[in-house]
Amino acid sequence: MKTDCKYNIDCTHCEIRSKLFCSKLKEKELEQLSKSVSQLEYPKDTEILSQGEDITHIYNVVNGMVKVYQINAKGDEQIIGFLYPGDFFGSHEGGKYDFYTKTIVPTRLCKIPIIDFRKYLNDNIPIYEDFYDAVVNELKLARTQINILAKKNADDRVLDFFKILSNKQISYGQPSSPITLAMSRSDIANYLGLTTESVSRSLTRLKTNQIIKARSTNLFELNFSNADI
Amino acid sequence: MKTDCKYNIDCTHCEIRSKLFCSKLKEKELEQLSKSVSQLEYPKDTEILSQGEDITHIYNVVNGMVKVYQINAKGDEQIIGFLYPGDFFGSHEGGKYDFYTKTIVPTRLCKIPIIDFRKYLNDNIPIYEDFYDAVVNELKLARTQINILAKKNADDRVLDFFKILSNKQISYGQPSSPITLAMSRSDIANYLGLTTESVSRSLTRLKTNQIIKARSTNLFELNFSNADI
DNA sequence: ATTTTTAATTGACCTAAATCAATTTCTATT
DNA sequence: AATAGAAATTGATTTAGGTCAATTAAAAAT
Repeated sequence: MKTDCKYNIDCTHCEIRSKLFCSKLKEKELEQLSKSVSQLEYPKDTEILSQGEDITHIYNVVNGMVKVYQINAKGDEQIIGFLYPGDFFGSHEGGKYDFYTKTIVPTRLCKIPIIDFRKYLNDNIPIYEDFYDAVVNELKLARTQINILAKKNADDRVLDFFKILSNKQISYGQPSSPITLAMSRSDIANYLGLTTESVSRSLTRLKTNQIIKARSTNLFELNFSNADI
Repeated sequence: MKTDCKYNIDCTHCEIRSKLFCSKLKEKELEQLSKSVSQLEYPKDTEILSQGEDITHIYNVVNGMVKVYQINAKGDEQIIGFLYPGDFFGSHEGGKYDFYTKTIVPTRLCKIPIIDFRKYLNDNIPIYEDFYDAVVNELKLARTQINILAKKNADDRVLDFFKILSNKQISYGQPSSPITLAMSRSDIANYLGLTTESVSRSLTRLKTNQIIKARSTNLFELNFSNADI
């Protein structure tokens, strides 16, 4: 199996620069940042950071996908989000990471030492505000998940999940449909508070009722508007 | 019924000053703030602010209790939190409120115009950081709720709810037990993604199994440690 | 204090999702 | 291309929680 692969990176030519943080830095600061930043290739199912660990780095997803999860008192995994290219993770949690992250497909991450990161944060109120906004956005996503989980109907939860992914795709410049399910059925089930079997049955029902159409196992066309989410 | 009742307040002698924001202001700033701040008494079931409205004020709960909720696409209320004395609400949501708030018992609120509030925020990095931490804390609470809602067992959800309230009581200087349920069964059910009937039945089961003991309808002793939440 | 109204509990029944098990389909590896 | 392993789907059954209805308890109003 392919192992981790480290690259030194020129931040001034980064493909995901537009999303957050780096886009707010001046050209000169960006050049400086390049020296402390590296990009790494991680295979599928690699744990990137763990809940309770001291924060040492923050990460940007360059490509691939990462799941964010916590372990509850019973010892079970609870997924609280999926991260797409351009998403960042690892900061704004006080001194310790507050969750686990794991790649769910081969993933390239940009890794910034927290020390260098904070340096820019302190000098740069707009960046600080950006990160404030980023937390507020996470809060919104968390509340979206709450609204889904409180639903008593499996089909509604699955449909809402499609809507979330559809909107994510839009915000990353992709079309709203078809939807690519990069995550496994069991990860979807976990996120939605269901079992894999229930997710599978929901998908079958939604296909039967012509609400979605499967192009392949992980690619679905949506026959509804995702305006209302 | 009793109507709203406005008081002008001397912030330097405020009973909840310790919690957030005001505690970070200097004595002189606090005196100045007093001029623009008022405290108001609201009867039970008063809507304080609505999702989508422009932010005009932020609020501190002085006494009583407030529920925070959103309205989902289907038009149903989804409760995302209960606010205790010392809790604040109304800011860090961009330009618009992102939820509804309503008193669930007679409640006194401290009302600060957002303009005055921002003035202190801009001059005062520690306050800014405090509010950053406040959002991070809200995020934690939201994720706690996610972990509860993903549970497939009603008793577990109700027990976790007791644990949350127990911890809240501790953080407000009250004993961890007995627990006062200021909110209705239907609000609890909504928060937990259950029906009132299921909450009621859970409570009965937990009483039968000696896990909790009812002193009255809304006062419960806990026969378990709330260490693990 | 008595009545009226509202909230909470209990009961009977039903349904949707969990569980357990068996296939089928997909993916990876040789 | 063939095989082995993993993931997804489907089937049969059980069960927990939803739904609807009735009762009891608590709170509010007269």
